[in-house]
This record gives sequence, structure tokens and C-alpha cells, in this order.
Amino acid sequence: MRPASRGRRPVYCSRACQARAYRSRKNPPVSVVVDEPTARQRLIVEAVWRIAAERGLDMATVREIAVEAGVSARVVQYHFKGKHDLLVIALRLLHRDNERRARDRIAALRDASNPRVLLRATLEELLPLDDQRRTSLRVMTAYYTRSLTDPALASVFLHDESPLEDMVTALISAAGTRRSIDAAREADLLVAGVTGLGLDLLHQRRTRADVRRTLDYHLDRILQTQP
Amino acid sequence: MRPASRGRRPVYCSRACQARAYRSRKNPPVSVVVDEPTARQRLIVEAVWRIAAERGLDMATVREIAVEAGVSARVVQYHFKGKHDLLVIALRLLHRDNERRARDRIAALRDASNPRVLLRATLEELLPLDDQRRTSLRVMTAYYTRSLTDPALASVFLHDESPLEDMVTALISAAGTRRSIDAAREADLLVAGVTGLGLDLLHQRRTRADVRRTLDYHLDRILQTQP
DNA sequence: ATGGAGTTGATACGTTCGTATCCCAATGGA
DNA sequence: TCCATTGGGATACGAACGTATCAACTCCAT
Repeated sequence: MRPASRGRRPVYCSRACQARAYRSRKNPPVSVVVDEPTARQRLIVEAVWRIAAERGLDMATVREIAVEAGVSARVVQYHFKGKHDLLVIALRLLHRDNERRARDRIAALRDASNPRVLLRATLEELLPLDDQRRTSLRVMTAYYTRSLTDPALASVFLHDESPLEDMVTALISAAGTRRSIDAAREADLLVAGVTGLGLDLLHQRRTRADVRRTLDYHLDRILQTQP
Repeated sequence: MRPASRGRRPVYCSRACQARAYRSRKNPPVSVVVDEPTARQRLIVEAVWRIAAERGLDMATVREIAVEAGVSARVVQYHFKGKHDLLVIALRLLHRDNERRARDRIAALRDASNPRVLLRATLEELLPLDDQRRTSLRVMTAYYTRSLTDPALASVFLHDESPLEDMVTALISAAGTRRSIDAAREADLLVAGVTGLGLDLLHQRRTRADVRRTLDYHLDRILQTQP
């Protein structure tokens, strides 16, 4: 590596320091988070989420993230390879957390409840109905937009191995449908529609009651009405 | 105004220049675009659109906008009060242009075509089916995300005086519906759903044929099928 | 021709950003 | 005891950004 044209100019205090610097330059303290982050990494990633949700992804600078996480900027620098990797990891972790949370919440309903409640709960995971989902949706929206010009982020969105539409299709089929209904087509519009309604809700362009009414109508329409 | 703590320090070449500077400081060359932009303003605004669509709204810096528009950065500075105002104006103009284009395109179909074609064309205005709509949707998406943390942009989205949902509701009602169908609820999910499908299309998470199939299915479902 | 108004060129200022570097403290194995 | 590794503090660097300012140019009425 060249004498470096950026950062403080190397004026070593001793040969030991020089050797140490050389070593650290050869293999930097990269910590690639693949599956499970350390406690400190989670702290920082959650700070990214909060800033992205409240002030936008642009405001998530290294210094601001550090302040929000209650650590120094050097710590952010140390625990991630760079800002971009931090953002990618933060998106992956949010994605994973959302899936886990949704699975848990729906699994809790799975026994002793009719299919309509299950389908409804599944779709409502996409709506900003509480602080957690609201924050998550805001962060996801920011990431979606950025992913349009950032292939690394786009791949996180696209490599989703369990499309939500399939789950909704299965739920509709299992519930039993009224007439000649194509469960897959209904699931497509339902998932896309609930996503769109969620964005309107985020903007307060619709009221929560309005969304609920629309959702109820279409659930009634698709599913068999019992009594 | 104070002697200014930013920019070049005032060292006047003559009393005439000093007087001119004083005058220009008192009433800056603000050009507030309300309805119709000048040719130069349009040039710059369109540069903003192109950059926002291709590289994201973050990359739309004053200098980059100037290069894209083929003018100097000073020109951008001169013709708008500041970067933020430029962004707001660019959004308003895009909004207006989209409405005009949609109205024209649909008006061209209004005679000698059945309601289904009309409704379909209306919804397809939201889909990235050609370069123009694709660019527009990318820019709008970027703006939507930014509007979540920028009240000035949010107000442009929210003060929309002619909700698309109403128009779709009217089209459904006018076309005549099959059974007991609530046109307003159908319009809500259709508009929100097509928006969501458009985002998937932008991401290439769905194919164009897939979207077309889903849309066809639901149009068939809602409207009376004519022999 | 003179000069004012509108517009553009050239340049600089202050801030913020991502990151590089030097340094030190704590820890733990040899 | 010694020393390498890990984790973090302090600071600095170069780039880019938004913007302010002076100077100069083009019209055009006087």
C-alpha cells in the first residue's frame, strides 16, 4: 500500500508503532457480519434504524450514528468495514428481524383462530400500526429508494427466498374461497395493495379506519363468509 | 444584512460595485416559480429529474445539476432561491406534467373505446411501462421517501386536489359493475395495488407480463364482461 | 455614449463527510 | 515477565457541498 494520500501523515513515534501500523494496514480490523452481530454491532445498527426512520437515511452519517448509539465515531469505524457495509448489514438485519417478528406474531395466532384472522394478521404486518412497524416501514422505504441506485442494497431486497405472496396465496386457498377465485392473483393485488396503503398511511394521506375498511371489504369479498 | 461571514470577503473595486452589491443584497434576484417556469428554469428542473431518476436524489447536487443541464453552477444559483426551493419546484412541476400527460393520453382514448380500456389506461399511468413513466416513477419514489422527513415536500404530495381514487371510482361506476361491488373500495385497492406493483416492476421483482396478468384478472372481476 | 438592470463567470468560504492514521489501555497466553 | 491482540480515543486529511461575493458581460432606453 502506498504512503497514503489521505488521513494524517505517518510520523511514527517508534519502530514498533510503524510495524504495528504496517500490520494493521495489511489486514484491517474487518468484522464482516454474516448472521449474528455482536452486542456492539447491534447497538450501532439500531442507531442506524432510528436515525433513518426519524430523520432519513441521508442523515445517518457516521458521526450522527455514533452519537445516537452513545459511542464514539471511532467505534463505528472499528466495528464495520465502512459506512456502506454498515448500511447493507443494517438492512439485512432489519429484514431478518421483521421476518422473525412476523413469524412469531402469526404463530401465536395460529391455534384456535379462523383463517381470516390469520390472513388479516399477515397482511397487517405490512401496515404501520404500531411504533415498531411504523419505524420499520419508514426505514424500509428509505432503503427501497436507495436500492434503486445501489445494487448491493437491491440484492438484499431481491434475494428474498420466501415471497410473501406465496404465503398469502396459501392462506387464501386454505381458507376456502367463495366463487371461482384465483388465489394467486388475489394475493398479488392484496400484498401490493396493502403495501401501497401502508405508504399512504405513513404519509397520513389515509386514515387508519379507511385502510381497515378497505381491507375488511376485500377479505369479505375473497373469503367465504361463515354463518 | 451583516458583512457576511461566508463567501469571499468584500474588497470592492469601486464605489459603484459596492453600491451594486448593497442593492443586490437588499433584494436578491429571487425568482419564485409559481406556475410557469422560464425556459432556463425548465432546463435545470429537467436536469434534476434526470439525475434523480438515474443516480438518486442525493446525487442531485448543485454542481451536478449544472453539468447535466449544460450550464454553470452559478446559473443554477441565480435562477432559484436555493437548492431546497429548486427541489420543491422540480417536484411540483413533475406532478403537474404527469397530470397533464395522463389527462391528454386518456382524453385521446375517451371517444370510441369502452370503459374498460379507459380504466386500464388510467391505472397504467402509474406503471413504468415506458421511459417517460419509468423515469417519472423513479423520481417520484425518491421524492416520496424524502418527503417523509421534509414537510415542504410532503405538502406537495398531500395537497393533491383531485385524488386519483375518485376518478377510478367514477370509472368503475360508469362502466357498470357485476354484482354488489363497492366501487370506492375497489378503487382504493386498485390504485394502491397498482402503485405497489409499479414499485415491484421498478425493482424487476416482477415481470411486466405478471403485472399485466394480475391487472387483467381484477379488471375482469370488477367489470361486467361484455360478449 | 452612458448607465442601469438582468445574467453569467470565477472564485472563495465555512462546514460536513468518510476515512486514515497515531496512540494508548486492557486483556490474556507463553 | 513479556508481548501480541483487541478495542477505542484523538486528530487530521482531502473531497464535496451549499452558498456568498466580486467582476464582467449583454441588452436597451435614454
